[in-house]
Amino acid sequence: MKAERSSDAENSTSRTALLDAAEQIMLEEGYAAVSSRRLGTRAGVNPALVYYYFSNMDNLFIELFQRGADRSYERQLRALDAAQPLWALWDAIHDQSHTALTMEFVALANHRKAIRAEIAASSRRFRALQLDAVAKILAGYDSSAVGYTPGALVLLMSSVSRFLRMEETFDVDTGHAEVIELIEAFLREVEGERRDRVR
Amino acid sequence: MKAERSSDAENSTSRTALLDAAEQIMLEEGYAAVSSRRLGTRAGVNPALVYYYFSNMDNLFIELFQRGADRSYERQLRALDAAQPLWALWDAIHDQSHTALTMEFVALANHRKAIRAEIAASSRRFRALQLDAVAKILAGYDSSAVGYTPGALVLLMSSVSRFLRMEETFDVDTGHAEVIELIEAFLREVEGERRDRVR
DNA sequence: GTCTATAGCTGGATAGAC
DNA sequence: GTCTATCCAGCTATAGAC
Repeated sequence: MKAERSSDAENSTSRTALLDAAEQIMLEEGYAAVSSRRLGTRAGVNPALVYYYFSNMDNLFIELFQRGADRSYERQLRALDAAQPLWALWDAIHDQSHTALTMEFVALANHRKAIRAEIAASSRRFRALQLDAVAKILAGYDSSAVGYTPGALVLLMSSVSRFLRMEETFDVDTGHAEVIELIEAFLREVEGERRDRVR
Repeated sequence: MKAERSSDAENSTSRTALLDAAEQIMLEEGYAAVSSRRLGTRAGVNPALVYYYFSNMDNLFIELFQRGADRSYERQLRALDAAQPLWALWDAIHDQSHTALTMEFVALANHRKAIRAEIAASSRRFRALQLDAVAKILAGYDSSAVGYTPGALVLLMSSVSRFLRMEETFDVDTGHAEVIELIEAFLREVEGERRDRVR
């Protein structure tokens, strides 16, 4: 019996090599530099294979995005299961806001409908998971200490992480420590000092 | 005697038309769609003029970025001069986080050194202005009411604005009202109810 | 699954006429 | 300042051999 979803075609070496190459090129030179020829060269594979595996470039981008999103989703699920779930969620969000790649996808989405739809769907999925979990977590803590609504807290963590990471890209970090302290002071208040760091 | 900086060449109609066209195309189809030929068509001008006025595409992008940055800077200066400077700054930051264009530039900067340097310099300039101003403003208010450091407040406003605007692009807005309320509650605390709205 | 070959297009950039 | 013409490079996508 075959595994339901991971068919041979979906796990082939060339296919994975192409996705990996796409990720690298996007990071190094931006989405516009991702072409079938460059993918082929970087992956050590014939450029025509791009069309064999993905039909067109848009599909390749979408699969690459989903691959990353799935990994992040798993990571967040694990985080929310930790002993200090808010600390773990904060770490997960902050670690995953490696914005170079994210910004490329956002820019791509700006003018490719199919990709925009993927990112939108993925964002909602993440937000739903986070809101649901954080609401339950906060409900379990001393309500007098909790100053934020779940939605506010989740968006605060996401916004700040994303923005700081983006600025770091430009070697700008004035005030960064201060906002981080703001958030972490709150986390200490409700969950105490950070103990373990889940990966 | 000529005007020191705005020479004829810098204010010509064709030149401006090309910059306007670039902005439009970037918004509609992303930076990768900005080519000399498309610019020419959109601006109703010969494509070769791009090279006459800007030497190359990178320069055109940089000038376009600076044009926008200068406008934003002026706007922030005006804001900080308002009767309720924090409210005005918040409005200015939030209005200007029209991220489609910003995200394109960030993505562009990801792999073009000259553009990256421009954005970095511009970010530092903005941050310096904001920090300086907000520090003075907060110092003037009742210190017991002020819960944030200048750096934290400025980064909070910037991060949240940018992130929410980006999500709006994808029609995602869960929790948005809650974070906005969080920030505006603080503003009300220190500056009272928002009165005028400076443009 | 992997490759070659190629059609058809679009791009950056320059030379030089007007 | 504006335009034509042009070189050369790179791209997506497909057809078809192996």
